[in-house]
Amino acid sequence: MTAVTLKDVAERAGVSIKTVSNVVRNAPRVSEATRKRVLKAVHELGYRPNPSARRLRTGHSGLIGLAVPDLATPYFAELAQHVRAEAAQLGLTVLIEETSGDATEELRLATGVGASLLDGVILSPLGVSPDELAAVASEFPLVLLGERSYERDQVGADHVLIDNVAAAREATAHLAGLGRTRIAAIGVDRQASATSRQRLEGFQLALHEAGVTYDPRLAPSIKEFDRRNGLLAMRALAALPVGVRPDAVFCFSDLLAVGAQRALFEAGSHIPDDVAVASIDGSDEALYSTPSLTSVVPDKAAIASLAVKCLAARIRSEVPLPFEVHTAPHWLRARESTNGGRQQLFR
Amino acid sequence: MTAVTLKDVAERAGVSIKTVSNVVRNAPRVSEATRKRVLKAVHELGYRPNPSARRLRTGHSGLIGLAVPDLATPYFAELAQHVRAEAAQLGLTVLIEETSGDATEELRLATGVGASLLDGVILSPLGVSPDELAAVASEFPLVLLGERSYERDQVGADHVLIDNVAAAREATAHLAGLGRTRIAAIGVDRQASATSRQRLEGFQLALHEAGVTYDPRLAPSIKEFDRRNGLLAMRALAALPVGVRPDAVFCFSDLLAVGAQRALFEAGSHIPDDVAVASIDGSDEALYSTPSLTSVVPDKAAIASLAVKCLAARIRSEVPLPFEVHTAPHWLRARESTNGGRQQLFR
DNA sequence: TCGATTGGTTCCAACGTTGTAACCGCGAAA
DNA sequence: TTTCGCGGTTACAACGTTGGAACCAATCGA
Repeated sequence: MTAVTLKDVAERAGVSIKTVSNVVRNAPRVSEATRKRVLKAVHELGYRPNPSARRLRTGHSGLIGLAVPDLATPYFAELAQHVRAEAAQLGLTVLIEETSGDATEELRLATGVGASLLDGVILSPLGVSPDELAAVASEFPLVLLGERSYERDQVGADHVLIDNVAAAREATAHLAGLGRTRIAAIGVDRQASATSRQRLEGFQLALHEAGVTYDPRLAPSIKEFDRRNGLLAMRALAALPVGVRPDAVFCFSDLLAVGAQRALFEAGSHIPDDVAVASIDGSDEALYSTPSLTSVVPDKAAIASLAVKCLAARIRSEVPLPFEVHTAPHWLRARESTNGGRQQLFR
Repeated sequence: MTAVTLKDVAERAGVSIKTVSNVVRNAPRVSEATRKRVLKAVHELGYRPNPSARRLRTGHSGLIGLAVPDLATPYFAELAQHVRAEAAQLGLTVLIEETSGDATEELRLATGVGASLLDGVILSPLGVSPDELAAVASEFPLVLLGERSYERDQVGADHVLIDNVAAAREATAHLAGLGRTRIAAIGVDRQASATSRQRLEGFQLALHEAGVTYDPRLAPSIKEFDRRNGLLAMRALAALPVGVRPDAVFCFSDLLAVGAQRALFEAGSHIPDDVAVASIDGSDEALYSTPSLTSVVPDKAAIASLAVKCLAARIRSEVPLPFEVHTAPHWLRARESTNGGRQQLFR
């Protein structure tokens, strides 16, 4: 309540307000003697700059936003941690927001809270169209994660992503490599998000390469990328007649896979003997699941690093920078849900 | 960048800046005609109030902070969602911060970012002492979740919590009710956090009531409430000689239990026949785990609701309010990890 | 008719900060 | 001696907003 201001510090140190401001901002042209005196007063009074005033005056607050659809999704929670760590290194504070995948909320964040409180936003869009976001990105620092549904020459914002097609292809190829021929896909979503379509593409590509024909019955539509949808989808797949029923399933996210594993457990099916399971996300939850889940692990640290650095550069820059697309690496981690057995996680 | 200000709207509507301000704030004493004209201009220009300026002038920003130790912990992620939902109903925006359980970071959040950017903070402390927080709470709206290590008459801040002793007691009693006599506890932490001590107390209480003597060898110390610590602790417990080895384990968090389940899976033990497992948190991860995990479910919606309402009241109030302690309900959900069997999660 | 009241609007100052320009010594160059 | 440059400091204005007081009709009661 009783906030300490520059004025209080100035009085105590016996200098002008502006000199104190110069000291706290590490501006040049301050004698060593005054600097010491001022810092002493700052410390004694416990002065902390007021971000609102600073932002109002300079247009910069040192705050960036991270907006993800759902924090309870391990992938996003883990990503958030990496983003925080990366931002801290650049002296930036991250404020995390949750959009629930709602288009209005996503736009509000970018234009509303974002534009006048935050210096920039890293957004993982789900509901909002690229066009709308491009309009925002042209006048506010915005880096998009993942979703990129348009062509390379039409980029309207910075992007950081993994090669979704390749990732899905590797996971599916791994399943096919086990000799499985009836491979299902869980994660085709109703709204046909970019991520979902790209992963389906990689899935189909791998099937084709393995000489397996794509059976639409084995690629049911889901509503959300959560455990429940994975469970229900797998339950439906397991109820298919023998001959159609899958012997492997590629899930478009770890949560879907966890749900699928649960459905198989309930049905008394053995993983991977009856059905092998693979997914994408590489979350800790997948690692500890029983059996541990084969998953494509995106380099979250790299994604976070690229996104934060890209955003910071755009914030710093006076002139409009060309939009960039960064691709982060990923690895397939084959575990018990495809290899079988029981491994000790640590040593 | 080209932010629309009150001035722009005023010019367009042909009124003074202050009148526009009155309209957007829903202040009285504005004729219906002007109000309409102004709102039209607001809409046409896409005006959005500048939170920094507003905060600077009024001291209120409509923003509250939620600071939790670790977002990748399902319990906190789910709690965050409830807090967001509750705050939205009161017209408040929630900014989520992660403290990593670091005392300095926790204090920084409450006094630093908090005091000059946010109207108030809901904090789930882990590393910082109640005394330090009480000092902050006396001059800045602060609601604490969970931790309350001092006596009822010494409360120095608002608190929202569940009855940890009772919750631990119920879970342990449930295990004892299965006829288990060698019941272990995983979650006694090195720093002896309040939560950990209260749950240990409830655990011992239930043992006593069941006529089982407490064996310190079955209550190993851990460093963090994560999956890895649960795995390592359970692995060590399972390696104890026959006769000492536990036939049940109560974990102080779902993540610990997930780790413990993994250890039992690796060791080839059957849950619950060989070892029954129960925990506290009631996260979705526990529900979907195989076998599904018996857990004490705190009413997260109630916790969030109480915390947000309490904080909002303190923010609104001009005069210092007496500190309150709210207790939210909890329920034991017995599932496969103690009851055995295979149940279908939905219908 | 006049003063008082009321509804509606405007003017002014201030929140805490920083950019710009101005100021003031002092030593060096002319 | 004067002038210039420069390190170090200060005064002032402004960012967008809102609280308070002032202002200006118009209506009302006496």
